[in-house]
Amino acid sequence: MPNRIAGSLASLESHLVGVVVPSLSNIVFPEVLHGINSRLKSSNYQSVISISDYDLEHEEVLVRGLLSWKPAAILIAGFDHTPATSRMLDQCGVRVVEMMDIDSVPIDTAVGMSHRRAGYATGQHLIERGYRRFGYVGHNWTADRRAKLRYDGCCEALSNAGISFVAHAIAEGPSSVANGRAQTARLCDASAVDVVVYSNDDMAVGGVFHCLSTGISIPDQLAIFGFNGLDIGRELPRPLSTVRSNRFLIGEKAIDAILGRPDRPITPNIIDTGFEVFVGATA
Amino acid sequence: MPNRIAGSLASLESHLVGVVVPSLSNIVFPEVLHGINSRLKSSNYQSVISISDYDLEHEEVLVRGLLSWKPAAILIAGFDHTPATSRMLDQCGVRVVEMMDIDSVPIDTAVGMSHRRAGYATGQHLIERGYRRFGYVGHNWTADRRAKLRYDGCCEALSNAGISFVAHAIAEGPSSVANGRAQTARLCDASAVDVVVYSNDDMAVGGVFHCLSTGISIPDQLAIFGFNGLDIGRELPRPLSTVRSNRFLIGEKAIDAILGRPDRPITPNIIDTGFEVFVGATA
DNA sequence: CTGAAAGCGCTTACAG
DNA sequence: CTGAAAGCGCTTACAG
Repeated sequence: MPNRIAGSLASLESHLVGVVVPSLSNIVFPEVLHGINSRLKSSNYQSVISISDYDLEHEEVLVRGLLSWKPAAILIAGFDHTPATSRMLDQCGVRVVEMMDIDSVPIDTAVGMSHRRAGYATGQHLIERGYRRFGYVGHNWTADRRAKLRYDGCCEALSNAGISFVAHAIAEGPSSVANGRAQTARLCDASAVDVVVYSNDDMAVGGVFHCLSTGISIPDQLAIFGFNGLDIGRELPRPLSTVRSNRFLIGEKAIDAILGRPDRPITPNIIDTGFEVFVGATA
Repeated sequence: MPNRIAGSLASLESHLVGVVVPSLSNIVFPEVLHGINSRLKSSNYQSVISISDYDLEHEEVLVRGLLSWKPAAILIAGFDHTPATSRMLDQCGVRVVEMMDIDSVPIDTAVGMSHRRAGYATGQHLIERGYRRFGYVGHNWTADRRAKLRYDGCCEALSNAGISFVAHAIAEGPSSVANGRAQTARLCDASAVDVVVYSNDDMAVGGVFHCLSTGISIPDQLAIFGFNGLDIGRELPRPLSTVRSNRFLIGEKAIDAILGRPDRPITPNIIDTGFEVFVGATA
């Protein structure tokens, strides 16, 4: 059995790809990792996965730790980093892919979708379907900039139609089915809306469960719209109306962008993996 | 910024912990990884996660790859390995923790719960609650030995009460909400049962969705019992009756078993993280 | 084409 | 206590 530590030191190539994601509890990140792994399987590269727990200070420690292994690349979720993390990523010279989001200018390469445009598409789609009294149920944006971008995009679409959200219910913690259910209950108690736009599918499934429990008819009494296109949404009694993001594809494209390309592109490279409105039956 | 590759070669200590899990799609494995990471956070060890995709041949490649980085330990899910994998793990000398399951004799240390006993507890609990006509809805056992162990344990409990499963519906693929829903439909078409024992919560949630769609009343017309105690089950209109396994604890205990202990125990060490019947409202 | 030597960037044990 | 040297196990460039 060879010793790759010695091999890497001698050849100055570690064949390691460092990956930093905020969580594995939100199923979108395991899906991205799955895409990464499927592309890496046939290569002689190996991913080293680190979890930041949505903590940018901890992310800094993780990035420093990964860089000390001289990886071929760092794949990191999002654009939100501490100044020190950004500086390290910028100056280390290794390839850097910022994943999920293409709404900012990347250090090297971004692979993902425009969450702003997805939010806009959501608003536009629901207006076309005749909804006018919009509610929003979300989770804490400080750890999830992309949810904020979608909200902003949706507001823009509503604004173009001369309307705006009439009610909000925002959970303090992260997105979850439990938070979606609780905040839907709060929103329904406080205001009358036709349709609720959720920060993501987990929250929206919570909304569906609230309606099933309390006998609110979907979509006649309340329409529900999510984001992500998770498997669970398709299996609900009525398929969840949502926007599909292509998480597996993001992982694949991130690897394609760096494999066999040791040098950064001259100008930042942006790879759009797109999204798609899934009409479903809840809105 | 130091070079840890050179450092590891010089000190002959990599401070790496290799982790092999079959999947990240089944949320139980991310939860175990979360436990591992939470314990590793304050140490100077770093986990290197590999995904086998339920493919034992690929697992062998992964274990060989991890071992070539001279890790302090290998944490691997389950006891099912190719002979070559088992030989490598046995002879490499590094600490080895087999996770999830304690129903076999480990190479070094096992951390997990007895799935056989959990299955037995399920059968016993449902018999005590008066159920007599049992159905089973499951997924492919070849990649999930632990589901088979639970089934066997449940059969034993039924047998002790003089009964047995009257109907089975087994999906060909892995466990999922979609497969649970489809197999529940098949089973309900074919036979009349009081209660269905599911191979896990994902499958059971599919069963709940089938009942919600077709108007079958839970638990009066059909009782549903899962396994794992996932968050989603607790948020259903009626909380899912299930057995809670402690995935986060498994990850934590796996790290506790190896951190600061470079030598294997003289006799195999078994750490039982236990389980707990959650009565819920679906059975 | 083959084989011995140099060197990767650190840690460690040891001479001063 | 300090600092130069040896050595970790490979790869690579080069002498023969």
